[in-house]
Amino acid sequence: MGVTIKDVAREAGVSTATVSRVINNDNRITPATRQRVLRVVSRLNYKVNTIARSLKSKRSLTVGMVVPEIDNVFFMRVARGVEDHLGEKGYSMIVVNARESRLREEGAVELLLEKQVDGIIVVPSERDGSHLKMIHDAQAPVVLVDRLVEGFQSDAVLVDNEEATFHAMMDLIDAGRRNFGFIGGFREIFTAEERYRGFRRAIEERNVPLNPDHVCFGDYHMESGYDLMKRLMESRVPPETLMVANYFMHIGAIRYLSFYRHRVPPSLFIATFDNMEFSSVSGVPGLSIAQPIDEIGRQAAAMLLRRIEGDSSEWPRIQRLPTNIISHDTA
Amino acid sequence: MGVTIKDVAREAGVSTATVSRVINNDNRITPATRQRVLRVVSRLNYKVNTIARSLKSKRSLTVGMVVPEIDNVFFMRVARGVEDHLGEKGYSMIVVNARESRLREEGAVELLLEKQVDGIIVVPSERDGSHLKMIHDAQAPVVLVDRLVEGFQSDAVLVDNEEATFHAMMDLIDAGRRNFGFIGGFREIFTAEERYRGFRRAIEERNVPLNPDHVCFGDYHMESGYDLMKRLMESRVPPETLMVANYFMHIGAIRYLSFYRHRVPPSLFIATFDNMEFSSVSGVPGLSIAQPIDEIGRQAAAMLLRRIEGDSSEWPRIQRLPTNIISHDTA
DNA sequence: CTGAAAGCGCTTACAG
DNA sequence: CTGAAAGCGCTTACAG
Repeated sequence: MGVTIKDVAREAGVSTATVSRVINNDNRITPATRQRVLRVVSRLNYKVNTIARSLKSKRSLTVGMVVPEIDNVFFMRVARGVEDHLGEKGYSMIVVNARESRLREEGAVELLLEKQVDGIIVVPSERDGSHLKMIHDAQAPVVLVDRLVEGFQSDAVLVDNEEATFHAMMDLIDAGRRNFGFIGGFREIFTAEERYRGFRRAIEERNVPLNPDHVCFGDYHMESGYDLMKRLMESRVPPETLMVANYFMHIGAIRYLSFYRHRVPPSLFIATFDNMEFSSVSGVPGLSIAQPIDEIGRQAAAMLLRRIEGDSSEWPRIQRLPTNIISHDTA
Repeated sequence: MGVTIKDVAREAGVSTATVSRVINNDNRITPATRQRVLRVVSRLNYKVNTIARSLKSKRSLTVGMVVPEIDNVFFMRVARGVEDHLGEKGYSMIVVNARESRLREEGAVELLLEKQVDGIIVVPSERDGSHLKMIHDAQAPVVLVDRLVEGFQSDAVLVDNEEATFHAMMDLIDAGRRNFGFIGGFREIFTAEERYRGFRRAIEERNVPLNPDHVCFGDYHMESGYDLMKRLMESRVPPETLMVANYFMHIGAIRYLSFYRHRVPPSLFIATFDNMEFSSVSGVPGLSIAQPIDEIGRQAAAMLLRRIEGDSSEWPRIQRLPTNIISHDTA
């Protein structure tokens, strides 16, 4: 590459210390010298080497983020929120894809630690989080997002999945809806379990009948949403009020509907967790329990930066953000 | 943080040079010393500081990627391809969001350069790319993805949008389809222009009549796909064979269909660029011109690493990957 | 096969 | 206000 602080110093006839001070906006520098140095900086097109800077300052101004899937809109929306906030504060972000494996998640964290990131945001891939302890060992701040984890204490930002689902269900029940069905995620997934509990609790609270065959679990991906929707819709008495536990299973369900609309009971109503592009295109009435996705990311970033800056109050702090209900009518 | 190569050296009774050689798998080290060092490494839980390593070795083993939107599935699929390949080769990736602005793209590149990335992959936000020259100035390899740019020469990986669209159109025309419509992207967007040209060329080649009101342009986002679809479907004689120029506009179009299915001519057929989750749920017959999205990412990464490793043959190399046609029937 | 030593490009007490 | 100098944690010729 090339031009270093030394070159600038020589050209400007000052010491490297002075150049360093100028580029770091140290205020006890004569306007005159500052001008001179800056001119040379731009003439030589000098760019600071942040690697060298980090080695000295022990701060990389970089934050790591580990996600279970990198091409998942939900996680990337969170990442956008994170990046927005970090960008405002002069930090940047390394994203690593754990590909839904605890082992790769561990490798990702190790990599980030070796890269000397100042802190780590992780959306855990699996329920167990004991491997995350190495982040604490490295004394690096960490914030969990979307999911909590067993065997590992940490700050976290997420929503109250159980309460949100519970309240949506109560409203539906109290509005007179019956014949419920549930398309959930594997209960090993933290949010899937919470959402299922909310569903269940409302059913029990109001003592509403529930056909056990109408409760089924998939893997949070589109295909299983399709398959389970198919199974439910093709059962002898299909459910009429469906709670679908996440966005991707919901789009799988919509996909089924788009092919087999004639099989669908006219009274069908679909409630779903998450509200994104496709949440409203099912063509059947429904509602979405919307998470403040961007805000989750921003809050996680904000909390992490506070920890990085040394704030250690109220640890661990679990922040539950509010959801809200969006209803989808059809034309 | 803590334990450095010095601590390991002291504990193991060797020099730091030896420790360095062990952790870098230098082969001229006695198995005995190697063992001893390794034991101390794991006992002290030593982790290499890659910042220090990079400063010395002048290689960060990190690649930067600049995308126009970070929560865009298409770009993130490309990113997944990139990351997959990089991961295999021991590299990691910093993703920066240019938020569709040339200015922020420039800032992103500058940031990456300051972070001493070994190379940069950019999906350009805008048509002009003169600001990218600073990558060449910094002697860093760069690969463009998905779009070419004016005023900047570079390796690139993309598909032949014009040819792909042209051939799909020719097939449709030759299969007897008529009454065409086109929902395109702003022609300032590289791919939008190419796709429009392919459409146009087929129409002219076969001398097929085309109602100019049936050709319209939006911004590649869902909302404009919805709006344009609405406009077309509500025109006096709606088109019956539609070419939609990208995925997001297509989902906007599908959205319109899901609300106003009764307005849709029964003979409607929709061809679209890209094939992702939702490309097949329109409920009307159609086809997708599928780009090998992951492969685009992998190839871009591979080309970049080759350049990083010093291969400078056939520069600039524009690699056009093949597309293929997927047809969507309805049930 | 191993070590002493220089140096990567910065920052920052410490002096003055 | 500015500079000389040490040092961040590594790697790597150069010796031996």
